[in-house]
Amino acid sequence: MTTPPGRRERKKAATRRKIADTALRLFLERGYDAVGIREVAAEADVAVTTLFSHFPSKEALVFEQDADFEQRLIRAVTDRTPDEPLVPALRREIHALVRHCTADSASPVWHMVDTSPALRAYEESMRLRHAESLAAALTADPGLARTTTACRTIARFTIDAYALARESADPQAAVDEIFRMIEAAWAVT
Amino acid sequence: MTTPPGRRERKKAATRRKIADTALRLFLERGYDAVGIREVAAEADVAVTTLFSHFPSKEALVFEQDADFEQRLIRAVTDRTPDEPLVPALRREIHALVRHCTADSASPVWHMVDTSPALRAYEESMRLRHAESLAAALTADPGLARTTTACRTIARFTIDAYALARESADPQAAVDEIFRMIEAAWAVT
DNA sequence: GACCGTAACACTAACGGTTAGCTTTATGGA
DNA sequence: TCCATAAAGCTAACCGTTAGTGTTACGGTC
Repeated sequence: MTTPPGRRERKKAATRRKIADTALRLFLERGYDAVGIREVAAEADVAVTTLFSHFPSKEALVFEQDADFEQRLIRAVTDRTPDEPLVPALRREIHALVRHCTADSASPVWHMVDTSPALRAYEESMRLRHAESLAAALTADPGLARTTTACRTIARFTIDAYALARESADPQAAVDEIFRMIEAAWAVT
Repeated sequence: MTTPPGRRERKKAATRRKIADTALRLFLERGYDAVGIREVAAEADVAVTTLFSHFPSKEALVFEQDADFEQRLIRAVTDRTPDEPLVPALRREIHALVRHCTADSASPVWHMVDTSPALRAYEESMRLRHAESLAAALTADPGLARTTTACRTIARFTIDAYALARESADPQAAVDEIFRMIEAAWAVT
C-alpha cells in the first residue's frame, strides 16, 4: 500500500488507455461494425489477447467509463446530507449524467451507440447491473426502511429515467417529468 | 385468407417446431452453453442455414413465444372495456404472465435463462422492444391523452414489474406492490 | 395436366469475436 | 543478484453467423 503507482501499473494503465483511445478513434472514423478487433489491436500495437485481457468484449471498448456512472449513482445515495430526501438526490444526479452525455462533445459517440444494435444491447445490460448496484445501496441505507422490492423498483425506475431522457427531444424536461412520477411512486411505499 | 394452411406452410411450421423442440431438449439436457448450433442443426436434421432462416439467433431458440408476450400486453390495452382504467388492466395481464412463467412446468427453462448471461441479455433487449410496442399502443389510445414521455415511462415501468416479480420470492405479491407504485406514478401525469 | 415462379432447404466456405495453451519479457521484492 | 509473478505475445482454434450458390418441391396458372 506504500507504492505510489509503480512503473508496472503505469505501463498497464497506459496500454489500456492506448487501446481504448485507438478503438474509439477507429470506430468513429469508420464505423463500429466496419472495424474488427484484430484491426484495433494492430493499430494499438498490442496482441489480440492483450486487448481482451483489458476489456471483456468489443462493446466494452466503447463504454470505458462504465464504472464511473455506477459510482456516481451510488454516491448520490450514500453521500447525500442526512436530511436530504432520496428522490431529489437521485434526480439531481440523473440530471447531471444526462447533461453530460447529451453534451456536444459526447454526441458522436452516442450517435454511434444508438445506431448499433450490439452496442445498444450491451448498454442495456450494463444499465441493469447499475440498477442492481443502486438497489443494493438503497437497501443498505438505514434511513430508508423499505422493502427490497420497493428499492429494486425505484432503482429500475431511476435507470429508466436516464435511458428515456437520453432519447428524448428535450432531455432535461423529460428527467423532470419522469421524476415527478418516481416521486409519487416512492411516496406510496 | 381463404387458404386453410397449405402443405408448404405446414411443412415449414413442422420444421420450425422440430428445430425449437430439439434445441430446447438439448439445452435442458446438457446446458445452453455446452450445445452448439451445429449440433442442434444436426440433431434436428436440418442445415445450419435453415436453422438461421427460422430463428435470427441462438438465443431466439429459447424465446420462441416471444411474440405472444408482446401481443398479450398490447391487447390488454386495446381490448379493455371502454370504462376500465389502464393500470388495473395492465396489472391483471402482468399477473397472468408472471403466473404463467413461474409455473412448475416452465421452471427449468427459466432457471436456464437465469444462469446464462447471454440469455439474460437477450431477454432484456426483447423486453425493451416489448416496452416500445406497449408505449406505442398507449400513445395511440385516444382515451389516455398523455405525453409521449409519460406513455413510454409507464410502458417501461410495466416491463420492470414483470422482470422484478419474476425474480422475486413471492412473485404475485411483488406484482401488487410494484403496481401500487405504478398506479401512483400514472396518477400524477 | 404440364409449366413456371418461388419458397424452403442444403452445402461450402468464410468472417469476426473470443478463448485456451503456452512462451517471452520485465518488474518488484527477497 | 535472483526469483516469483504480472503483463504481454503467439498460435490455433472454437463458435455464432452470413454470403453465395445450387437444388427440390409446392402452388397457382394456362
